[in-house]
Amino acid sequence: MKKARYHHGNLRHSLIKAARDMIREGGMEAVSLRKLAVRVGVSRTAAYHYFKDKNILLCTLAEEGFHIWQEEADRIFLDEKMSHEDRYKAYIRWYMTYALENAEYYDLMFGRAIWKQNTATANLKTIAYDVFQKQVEVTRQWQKYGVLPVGEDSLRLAQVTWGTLHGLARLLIDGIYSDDSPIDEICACAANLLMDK
Amino acid sequence: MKKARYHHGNLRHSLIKAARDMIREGGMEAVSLRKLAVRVGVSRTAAYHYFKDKNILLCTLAEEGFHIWQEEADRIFLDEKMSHEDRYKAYIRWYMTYALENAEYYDLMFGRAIWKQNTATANLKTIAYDVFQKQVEVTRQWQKYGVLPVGEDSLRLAQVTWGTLHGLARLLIDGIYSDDSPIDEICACAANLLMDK
DNA sequence: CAATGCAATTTGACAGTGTCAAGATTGATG
DNA sequence: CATCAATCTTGACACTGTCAAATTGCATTG
Repeated sequence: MKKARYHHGNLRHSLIKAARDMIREGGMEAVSLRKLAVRVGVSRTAAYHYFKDKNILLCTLAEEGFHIWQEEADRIFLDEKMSHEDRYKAYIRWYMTYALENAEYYDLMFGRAIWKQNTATANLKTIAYDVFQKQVEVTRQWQKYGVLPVGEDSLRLAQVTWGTLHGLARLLIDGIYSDDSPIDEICACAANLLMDK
Repeated sequence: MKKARYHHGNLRHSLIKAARDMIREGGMEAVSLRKLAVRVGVSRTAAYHYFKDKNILLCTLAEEGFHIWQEEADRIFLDEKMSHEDRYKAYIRWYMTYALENAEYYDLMFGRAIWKQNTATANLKTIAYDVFQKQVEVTRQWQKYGVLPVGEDSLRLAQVTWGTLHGLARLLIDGIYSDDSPIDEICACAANLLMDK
């Protein structure tokens, strides 16, 4: 189907697509610019015209991930058919399953590789910040509607809530919990602890 | 001080020590067998006589980390001078500060690098399992003494508790939270949520 | 229409990395 | 003293990311 022309035509897009697949298959650390080039049918350094770095490529992918993330999360946050309490539970449930089903992507988005050495793109920082900001906002709502305890500062509460979900997701994803851990039970237990009693 | 003899004498020990330093300086991913060799003053492949893999070396170091971890944790678990509630709070506080102060080591011990592809040594698996097992046991105690809610299954409760601490630690270590996050407040908020009310 | 410019792509090269196989050195043992 | 096995080194290979310089080809001028 594809001709081996000199000008690929939509290399940038092809690279992103291939990288996406590569991440899903073998995780972020399995992404190699050279293998990527082979897969797309182009020479080793062709990608450097569209991405200054390997890091920039990864940030672009992560950015993409955050946009999808935000869409899906909003779908729950704004679902008027559910009570606030049910939305909260659904959010927890969604967070865990989404993280597990897109484990490698989750690792890319929330992993240390990008954030640790402060190598994140400005765009990436922005969208990630927005995602968390929304979390804080929704936390405030849940407090208002009696789902979450009112006594706590909203920011702290959002931080700890997120910490819990993030931690559980990581422990499951990274294989530190045994594989057969019952996610439903864990989610339920987490909800019980976090919600106002 | 050190002669450049052919037989180093205690190479294994020197390698571990150097690797330890290297981790503290630049993190796990900065550990390179070749740099390690230079630092110890030995040739590139000398380490292979003591560690079959780079992975085995890392597992050895992680193992070491877990032993220290367990000692320090026990010091709190068994401190009779504190009430059970205070022990719980102290444990949370210790967990976070220890994780932050030994961030790179924490990443090695609890990071995906070792656990994800199931590359952990049998010894490492054992000690890690023991550490978690102790967590479950102590959780049961805390339930018994009214610090943690009795309604929850001890195993689930321990999982979620650990998830929370792990998640917060990771978010802080990986630089996803802003650096100036008030750890004390976060710990307090986490304690409030997790403890029985 | 040819020439020129410019963007897209390739080739070559360098410094890293982990790891295997085969050789060199040495302290200890018979 | 000779031998041996443990210890360490050298050489080599296949990877990685990335820079600089050449090449290719499309499009827009003169």
